[in-house]
Amino acid sequence: MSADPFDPAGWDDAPAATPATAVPAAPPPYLDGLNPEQRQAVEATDGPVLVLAGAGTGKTRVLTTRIAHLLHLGKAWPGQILAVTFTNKAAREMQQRVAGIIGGVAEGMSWLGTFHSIAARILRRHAELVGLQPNFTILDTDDQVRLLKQILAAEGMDEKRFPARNLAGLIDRWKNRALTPEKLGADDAQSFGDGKGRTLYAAYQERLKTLNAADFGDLLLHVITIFQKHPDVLADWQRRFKYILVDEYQDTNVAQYLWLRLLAQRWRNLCCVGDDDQSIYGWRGAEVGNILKFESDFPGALVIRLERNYRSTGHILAAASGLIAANEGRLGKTLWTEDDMGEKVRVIGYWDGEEEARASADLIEGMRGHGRRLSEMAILVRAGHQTRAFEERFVTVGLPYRVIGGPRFYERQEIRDALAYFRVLVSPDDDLAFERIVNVPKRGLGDATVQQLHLLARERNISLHHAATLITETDELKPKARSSLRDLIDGFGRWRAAGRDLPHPELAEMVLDESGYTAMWQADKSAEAPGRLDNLKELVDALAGFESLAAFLDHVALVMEIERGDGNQDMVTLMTLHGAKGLEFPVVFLPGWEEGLFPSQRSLDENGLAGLEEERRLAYVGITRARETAIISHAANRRVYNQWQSAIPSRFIDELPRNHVEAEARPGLWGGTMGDRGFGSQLREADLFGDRGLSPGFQRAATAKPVRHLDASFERVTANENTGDDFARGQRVFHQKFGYGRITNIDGNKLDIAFDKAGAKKVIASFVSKA
DNA sequence: CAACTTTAGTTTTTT
DNA sequence: ACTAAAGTTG
Repeated sequence: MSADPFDPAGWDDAPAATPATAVPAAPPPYLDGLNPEQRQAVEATDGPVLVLAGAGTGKTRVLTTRIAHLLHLGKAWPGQILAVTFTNKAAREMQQRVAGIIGGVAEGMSWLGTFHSIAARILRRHAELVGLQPNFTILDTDDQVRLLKQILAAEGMDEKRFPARNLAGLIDRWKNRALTPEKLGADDAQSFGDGKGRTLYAAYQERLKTLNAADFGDLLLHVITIFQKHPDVLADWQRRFKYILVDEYQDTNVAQYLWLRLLAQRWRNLCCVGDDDQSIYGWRGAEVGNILKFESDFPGALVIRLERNYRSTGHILAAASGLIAANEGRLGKTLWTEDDMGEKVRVIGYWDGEEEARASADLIEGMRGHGRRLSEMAILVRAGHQTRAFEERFVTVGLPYRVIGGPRFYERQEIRDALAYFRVLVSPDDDLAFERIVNVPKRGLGDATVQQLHLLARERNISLHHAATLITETDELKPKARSSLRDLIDGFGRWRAAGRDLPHPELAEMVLDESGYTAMWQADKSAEAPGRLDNLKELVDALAGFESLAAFLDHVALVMEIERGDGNQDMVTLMTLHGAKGLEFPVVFLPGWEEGLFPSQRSLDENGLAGLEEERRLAYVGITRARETAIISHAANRRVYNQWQSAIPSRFIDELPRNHVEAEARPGLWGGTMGDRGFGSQLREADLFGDRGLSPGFQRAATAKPVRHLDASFERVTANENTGDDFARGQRVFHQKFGYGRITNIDGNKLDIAFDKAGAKKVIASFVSKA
């Protein structure tokens, strides 16, 4: 969160005695309008409570009201309530809503934040207990991988066979499970690089310690270690946090669960809010098990179900509920609403992905014509790349849209470079940052020079920056390298001195200018360069909101986003289903419901039934984002990696309860020939689902047809177009059987092609297409 | 050291 | 098709 980690506020204020209990005269106004279950969840202040909050049942309202209630009753001071979320966005929202209920007092909610930001604050106070200094750096994934690369190289391991990225993922998963190198089971310890898993992990942790750095996983893991080894420290924190609240509990991993359990042990006033049906982050370590076994972990826990939905109409809710019912091992909830049935969920079949995008854009325009605002509509996709077809279509028809997600501000190259400069400025011994910018912009300090620095640094056990200072005083380097290294080191000295009486935004600008970094992008004439310069400007602007560079850097490490103000324009929203969790829109488009895509084949292959169920929960999350209109679609054919693939409709479509769904298909698609595909009248439901009832196979059979049409049509198209005239020697081409190749010779409509895989062949032009 | 070529991978994403 | 990253040249 925005709390300055170096700000001692809240560090040494001993937990206050229980505040005097102010007895409220009348029932507090914030309780009005809560339904009985919500009210119960708010009023059951003491003891463990699990709130199973279905989609749209007022989960955040319960959490925030509960905090307000605790404060109102005088059960605790703001500083004695720990409220954790997963994302900064959720933390911010909660902060605001608490403030909204109780007025400015929420200022004191200093322990409302993400798991990581709160763990980081705790860790800074006890860093020395795990061999770190209080000002340790927080590494992101990028730094992590670069560090691991060095470690793998040092161990003499082949980066090809054992990619650093994989090891990073593995270590991350271990940390998610609260496993330190010593605690790794024999299997895990052996699991990477010829059984070197544990050794590499231990070496990595050693390096982190030397660098005075922690990665994201460490923030929690170190705190757990400290709590386990120092009961006095744990006791202090336990005493402080009289009430603990957890948002999105279904997303907690083992480490987070342990961390919570340790902290909650004393007062046992732990309130977890979550929805097992919305657990969609299993792939990054979330344990649905945490929510499923809450009652046994906290005996006597009160379990409250919030089942009244305030978001969606009846048909939408029923469709979603019917779908999720196919999952096993649920805690089970029955959502209901007093709202109208509304429109049925629409299921539309398209010929291909382009038609899907075109028709969806038409539907959007149509609804816009009927008074819908674009900002009321969202397209939620399974995978990021699916947005492309829609973007292309929206651009051609001039429909304003915004894509949420994608590369984030602080992950951009220029921003990370600039931050590395700041990091070296603030902590000269930050080797990773130093290495990143030592030759950016190019100063003639290549691999060879850096290797020499590494050598000296390791020999003397000093940082790269220090080594660089020393080496410029010798003649070990070539004169050119020496003088530019000298310049860089002097630069940092000068900037550090200047920083003493210059406001830090100006200092930052000075660093970027004098180091030549700004000039580098000004000289770059590629298309992205101007944008990058804008981003740098934005970065410097963002700095102004912070006390110091150090405070800013810490903020950046934990909050990887920047506030942007493009929210007020009327645009359609495009994003992934994962990104949509917690949001709602009057109109939701759910394209790409095809086997292989959704449920994702990969998920099925890697995680079997568990994977399928998580995909189904994702589908459930998707449908329940809709307030009034949900439109599911699937395409018979789609171009994937430049290859046409046919797919049958998703099994999730079969699983939707028939009574709440209205199926449509374009005529020619399911019966006639390609040529008379036209604008679609609706078909009877039976045309899509078949007349034979509920067997899942029928739909497959029905939809297998267009697949055959596809192949025929392509032969026809290619035969008409490719007479050989379009091709040139050297042209990359694609052949249905032989794959990719390059044209070596042309003889009329016969081509000689050197195929990548299949070797040299003579082929008729009509059988290949341009790649 | 920079420019060019080849090759592998290509779900979801926070902190 | 596309991208990013590694390998190969001049």
